[in-house]
Parts: sequence; structure tokens; C-alpha cells
Amino acid sequence: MYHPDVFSHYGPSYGIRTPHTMASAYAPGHHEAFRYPDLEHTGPRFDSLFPSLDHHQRGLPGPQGPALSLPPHLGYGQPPPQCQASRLPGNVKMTMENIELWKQFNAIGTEMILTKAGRRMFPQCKVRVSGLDPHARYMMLLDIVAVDNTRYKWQEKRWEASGKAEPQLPNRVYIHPESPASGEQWMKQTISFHKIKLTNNTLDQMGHIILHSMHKYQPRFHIVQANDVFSRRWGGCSSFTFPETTFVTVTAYQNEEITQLKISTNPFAKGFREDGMNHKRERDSRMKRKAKSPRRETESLQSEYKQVRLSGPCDSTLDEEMGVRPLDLVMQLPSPDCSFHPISPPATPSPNPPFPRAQESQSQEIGVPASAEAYLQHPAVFHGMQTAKESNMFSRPASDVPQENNIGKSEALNMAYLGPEEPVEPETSPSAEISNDFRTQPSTNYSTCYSFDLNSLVGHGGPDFSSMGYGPRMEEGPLAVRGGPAFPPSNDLRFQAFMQNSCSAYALPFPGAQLSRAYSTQPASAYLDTDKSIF
DNA sequence: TCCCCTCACACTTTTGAAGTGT
DNA sequence: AACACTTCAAAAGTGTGAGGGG
Repeated sequence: MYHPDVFSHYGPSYGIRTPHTMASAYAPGHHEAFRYPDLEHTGPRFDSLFPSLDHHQRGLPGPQGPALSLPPHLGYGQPPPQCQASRLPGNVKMTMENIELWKQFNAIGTEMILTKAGRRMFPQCKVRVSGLDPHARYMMLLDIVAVDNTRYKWQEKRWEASGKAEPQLPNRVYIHPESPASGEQWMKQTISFHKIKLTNNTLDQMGHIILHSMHKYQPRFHIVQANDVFSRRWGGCSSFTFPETTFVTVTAYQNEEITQLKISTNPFAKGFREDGMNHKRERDSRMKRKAKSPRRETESLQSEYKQVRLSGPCDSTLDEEMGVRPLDLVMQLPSPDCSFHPISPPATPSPNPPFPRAQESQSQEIGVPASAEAYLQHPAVFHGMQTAKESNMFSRPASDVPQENNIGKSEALNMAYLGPEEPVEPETSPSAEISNDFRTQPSTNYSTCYSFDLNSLVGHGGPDFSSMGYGPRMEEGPLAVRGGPAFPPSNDLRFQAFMQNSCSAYALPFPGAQLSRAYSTQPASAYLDTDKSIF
């Protein structure tokens, strides 16, 4: 599990702390929350964020309040608080491109492998969106949240609850590498999140998504209107989940059916198919021959290999892409209806069974993009880099910010759960100023990562934080670090996944490796302490 | 003893640099 | 010289199964 000591390289105030008492707002049996005292003492700063919630419901309590879990409104148990950004218009829809494949897996009980180095998801998350403004720019985010507070075990050929879940890990958010792109671009192609990797390595520095093994999770997709990834202005956001994409994390497959389905549908596992060279039968006979005569084995292998290649092994990539499935693995599935189904209340946690067979097959828009909101407010926290207090170094004092932006939030929250089909509020024109900029909301911790313009970063010697209201003005120095590599004055860029995903896409002058080196050789505090003249 | 995790392995696909042709 | 296409080696993505730790 986490220990503050092992995260020291993230800086002194990076706080993964020992779990404290459970938030009283959570129902009994819910997860044990991490507490972030830095945030707990924020007091009324957060009040305006959730005007329609009573204090005890907010999960963002004052000093005497219940424990705050961070991410504060992840997942299960209670409705997450309303996102401060407006929702995207109601006609924004998302469909899962390979939903049939997901359904096949879900019918059995999807398992996803976790490895230390990170393992890709299969099936992959491929979505399509519609209803976006073709000219506006959007970012696509994905995060993975625990579905319930239960740890599972594989027993008697089924998943059974085996106790309470491990404390939640800091939620990492994957930003699609093509973000931001115009609505037109997003809508004309399948959006694939295939590069996401899952790990059980709590010390992971590669930016992979950290999950616990033997737990149940679900991916969430977020569409955020933003002109660029560093923009200070964020427009509306909408979030979506697909019930079929729920999975249990494992370090080795438990369910033989899942293994076989993965082998038959994942091109990389082709070698383990009946006709594959890595099939058990092949391997066994190879081992026997090898034991007899190593040299002849090699020759025989080569000839076999040629034959297989010439005869053309079965290509299940085609199966997947053409919608053709191995007959023996097709399960009885609920009728596909992937139409958009906005605004569903969060499901009541039901630890068992982990995979209800007849789930609705609609995407569910999370009217409230729970952790996405928290992410946008405290991205670095989600990346395991710093506490909100730390990220608050560049935040404007709450008192400096007008309060009127919260008008209408109460209605928005109610609508999010009561389910009107109409958009919460009219969307601003893409070319117009995005008025609902929750980064300028009171009580918001401004992101140090995305909160300056790329132009200022590249062309003008670095951002002017003071003019942005993010903190002390950096008088000197563009990007060059004295005696070290250049990098933008944003400690959040230490999030390597972001760096890797963003550098090429945004043509940052700092390759991921360079940034990695820069950050790995400097304690986080060095980047945060302006006295040390890093910038 | 059991459960879960890690690692090395053999196989496959993907990626990108180098070479070749137009 | 520039571009498009092909080739090929390296890198990366798979499940397996032995072995180890708690």
C-alpha cells in the first residue's frame, strides 16, 4: 500500500495518507476514505461549489466535518457533486464502438490483467461521439473508478465478494493524445483509448492508471470543451459510462472462459489459439522434441512456422472488426441498444454478483462528471503529484473571485439526477467567450498544469502567473532551468502520462524523456519553490 | 496449504527507420 | 530533391506456467 515515504520524490506535501475514519456521508460498508487534511481545512471555500447540497452531503467538510475522501466523489455510494462547468448540450451522445465485444466479455465477467509495467485493456475502449459543435474544441478524458467497496475472489467458478475493498488510490485521468481537437474531428472518427495501461504498481511513475487487483472497476469517458490543453477557460463537460465495460482486475486470469475469449479475440494472443505456435499442444510437443533433439527441433520448427504462415492463420482481428465472433463463444446477450440515455442516478452498490447478466446496454451519461470535475480542479492530486493545497499555490484566493458564477448550479445538480432531457443551460457559441469557466469559480483550485496559454509558454518566456491570478509573477526566466533542462513552469507537467500523451500532440518543445529526466532529478519541492529560481 | 503475485518465456502485432522506386 | 511505397528489425503486447511470498 501507499506510504508517504515512498512518494517523497513527489515533494514534501504529496499526501497519500493513512486511511482515517470513513466519511459519514457514505453508507455503511462503503470504502474507507483517504483523508486529506489539507483539503479538510478549506472550510467554506467549497461551499459555493455545491449549493444544493447540505454540508453533510458534500464530502468536502470543514474541520469538524466528516472525513474527506479524495478523489472526493469517486464512484459509489452517493451522488457526486455537480461539476462546475456547464453540461454539454443534451444532444451530445457517445456510443461504444465495440460494444458487442464488451458484451461478450461482460456476459462472462470481464477480467483485466494488471502488471507492474502496465497492461493494456482488452477489449479496448473505442467510442464515437456525436452532437458536438463542429467548430468548438474538446478534450477527451478517461478515468476508471471503483464500482463498489468490495474485494472479490474467484471461487467455485464465479466471483464472490471476499471483504472490504482496499482504500482507493488517487485517480489518474488519461487524456486522449489528440486532445484537444475540434468537434468535427472527434465526430468523424472512432476515438480509441487503446493506449491506456493498467497497473497495480502503486509506485508507478509512468502515468499508468493504478488499480487494485481483485476489485471491480468501470471506465468513464469525459468530454470537456476547451480550446487547448493549457487553456484557462473550460466550457461544458459531459461524462458517460457503459455498463458493459465493468471489469474485475486480476494479476492472472481466473476464469478460463475469459482466457479463451481473450485468446480468440485479441490479435496479440493469436499464438495461443488452436492453430497457434504457442498453443499448449504445440508447446508440449515442442518441449518433448526439444528434449529429444535440440537441433532437429529448430529445423522442424522453422518448417512448421513457414507452413502456418503460408496457410494463413485465423485472423480474429477480422472477427472483431467485421463483427464476426467465434460461434462457440457467443453468449446470450441482452438486445443491443446503445442509444444515448442521459442522466442516470448512480446505481446502488451491490457487491454481489459482480456481473449482472442483463445489464442495460445504454451508455449512461453521468450528468455530473464526478472525478473529472475534481480532476480539473486538482489535476495534480489525481496524478499523485501533490495535494490540493500544494496545487493551490497558484490559485487565486477565493475572496478575489466573484460569486455569481454559481447561479443556477443548484438547478443544474437537481436536473442532473432527476433527468430532464433538455440541456442544463444553453451552450455558448464556440467562437464566443466560454462563460462558464469553473476555473474562475470561487473555491476552485486552479490547475497549474493547464492554466496557462501555450503561446505564453512557447513564445514569451513563460506564463505570467500573476496576471492570471495564479500566484506570484515569475519575473525571470523563460523555460530554462539554471543548470538543467528547460521545462515549463508547471509542476503538473511532471505527470508523465500527460507529458507522453501531450507532447507530440501539442508540439511542446519538451520531449517526454527530457521532462522525465528533468523531473526525476529534481525534488518536487524544487519546482514549487520559486526562491530556488528554477524558472 | 492456499491464494495471489511476479517473472521469464515464446509467440504475435506494431512501429519506425532504412532502402528503393517513381 | 521530394515523395510514396516496401522491407525488416526492434519494440511492444499477449497468455502461460513455474516459482515465491504471505
